[in-house]
Amino acid sequence: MATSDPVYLRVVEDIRRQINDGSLLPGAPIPSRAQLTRKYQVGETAARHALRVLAAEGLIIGRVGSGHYVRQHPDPTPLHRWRFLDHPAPFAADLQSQGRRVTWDWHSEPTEAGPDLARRLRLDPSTTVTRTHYVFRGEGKPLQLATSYEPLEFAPHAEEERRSLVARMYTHGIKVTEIVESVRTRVPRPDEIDALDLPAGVHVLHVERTHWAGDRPVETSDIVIPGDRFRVMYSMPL
Amino acid sequence: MATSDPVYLRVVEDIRRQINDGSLLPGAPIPSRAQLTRKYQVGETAARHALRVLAAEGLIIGRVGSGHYVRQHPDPTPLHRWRFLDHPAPFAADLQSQGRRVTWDWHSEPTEAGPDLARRLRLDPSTTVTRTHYVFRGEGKPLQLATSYEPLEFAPHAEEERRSLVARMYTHGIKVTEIVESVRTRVPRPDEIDALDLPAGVHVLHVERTHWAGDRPVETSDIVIPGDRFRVMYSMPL
DNA sequence: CGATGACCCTTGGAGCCCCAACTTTGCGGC
DNA sequence: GCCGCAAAGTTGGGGCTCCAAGGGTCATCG
Repeated sequence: MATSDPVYLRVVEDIRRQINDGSLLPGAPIPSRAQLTRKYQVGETAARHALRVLAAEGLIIGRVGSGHYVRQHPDPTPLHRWRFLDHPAPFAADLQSQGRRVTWDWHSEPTEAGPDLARRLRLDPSTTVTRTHYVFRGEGKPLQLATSYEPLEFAPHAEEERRSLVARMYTHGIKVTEIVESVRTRVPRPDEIDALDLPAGVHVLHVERTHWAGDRPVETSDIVIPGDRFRVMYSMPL
Repeated sequence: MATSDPVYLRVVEDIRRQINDGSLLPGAPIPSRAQLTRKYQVGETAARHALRVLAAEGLIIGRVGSGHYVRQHPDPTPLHRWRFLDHPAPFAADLQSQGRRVTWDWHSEPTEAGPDLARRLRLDPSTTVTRTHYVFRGEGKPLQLATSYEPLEFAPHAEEERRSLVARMYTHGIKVTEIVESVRTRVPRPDEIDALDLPAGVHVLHVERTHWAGDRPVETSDIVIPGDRFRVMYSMPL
C-alpha cells in the first residue's frame, strides 16, 4: 500500500494476490528474475528476494534451469501450513533448551508393508520394510509416539549412532527434497492408549509425515500426540 | 558434512547444533555478520543468508541495531512450529485455487472482555471489545469456526470492505510484528457442535491466535476446526 | 526421420558494496 | 556521580556482478 515499505514486498504482494484470486493457477509460471526487474522496475536483489519469500511461504516452487511455478498442494483441504524441524531430535532439543530433560525409547524390526504402507512408500505390498518405534518422554509422561517406516536398504544399523533421517539418507547419496505432512485428530487405538497412558475420552493428533527425495518417498511415519497433554506454541516473526 | 554443499549451510548447521545441544541458551547473542565472515571464513552474503535461514526457522531473532539472539519460546512444550498465512482470506483462497467454492458468514457485536480475554489482550476486565464470528463453509459443510476479539477502536466498520486484519491495522498506523499461536485438541462445546454440525464423539482442534504489534496485543481469536473433517497438508520445500 | 549437440535462459550460491535506522558504549563535561 | 552526546557497531533493504548446474529449443548431421 504505502510507497514507503520495502519494494520487494510490492512484488511479493502483487504475485500473492494473483495466486490468491486465481489469476495465476497452480502450475502457472512466475516471471523470471530478469522479467520481474523489468516489470516492477526493481533491482535484481529485490526480485530475487521476492521469489525467495514466496517460495518459503510454499506458494511457488523454483526449478533450476526452468523457472518458478505456482505450487499445487497435494490435498484438497490445506488449512494451514506448518513445519517440523528434524526427526526426531529437535523436539527433544526444544525441551532441552528450556532445561527439561527428554528421553526416548526406540527399537527397530523388519515388517511387511501392507497395502496402505505400500501406497505411501510406492512399493509393492508384501515388500519388507523396517519399522521403528519411538516413544518420547518428558519427566516420566509419554509426550509423543512415532512409528517410522523405511525401505530395508536405508534402515539404520543397530550399531550406528543415532543420526537424523536426513543425514542418514545423505550417506546413501540421497538428498531429501521435501517433507509432506498430513494431520488429523482421531480416537486413539488401544495400543496407543496403553503406550501414551491416555485417560479415557482423550483424542490424539495424528501426523502422517513422508520424506521425499525427488519423486520417490524414502521414509514415512505416523506421529501420535495426546490431545490433552500437548500445547503447540509458535511465534511467527513477520 | 560434505565440503561440497553450500557454505551458508555450514554456518546454519553449526549454529543450529549449538542451540540444540544447549551451548547457546535462549537469549544468548549470535555473532554478527562481520564476526561470522571472519569466524567461518565466508563472504558477507553467506553469513547474512545463514542468519536469515535461522531466523525464518524461528530459532533466532534479529534486533536492528543490536544483534541476533537465540529465541525463547513462550511455552514449555513447543512441539512443532507452524504458520498460517493471513486472516481469514487465505484459507478460502487455498480452496478457491483448486476450483472449490468457499463461503463465509460473519457478524460483529460489542461485548465485554471477561478475565480471560482481558489477560489475552492485556486490557482491564469489563472493557468493551468487538467480537466477530466467522463460519467458513466449503460446499455446505462448515469447515472452520473462528471468533475474533479486538479492542473497540480497531473494529472494522460495518460499511468497510472486508480486509485482512494486518491491512486494517496498517491504516491505524499499527504494524503487526508477530503472531503467536497455541494449539490443543479438546471436546467441543455444545454451541460448537451446533455451529459445525459435529457428529457425536468428534473432538476439535482449538487454535488460540494473537496478533502482536510490538509488546501490545491487537487481536486475539479462537479458531475451532472439526477433528474428523479437516486434513492439514503441508509440503515443506527444503 | 531421429538423434545429438550447441546455445540461450533460468535458478541458486556467493561475493562485495552502499546506506538508513537503530542500539550500545564510552567519553567528556557539568 | 550523573547526563548527554558522539562514535562505533549492527540489522535490514537494496544494488550489482560472476558463475555452475540444469532445462528447453532448435538446427544440423548422420
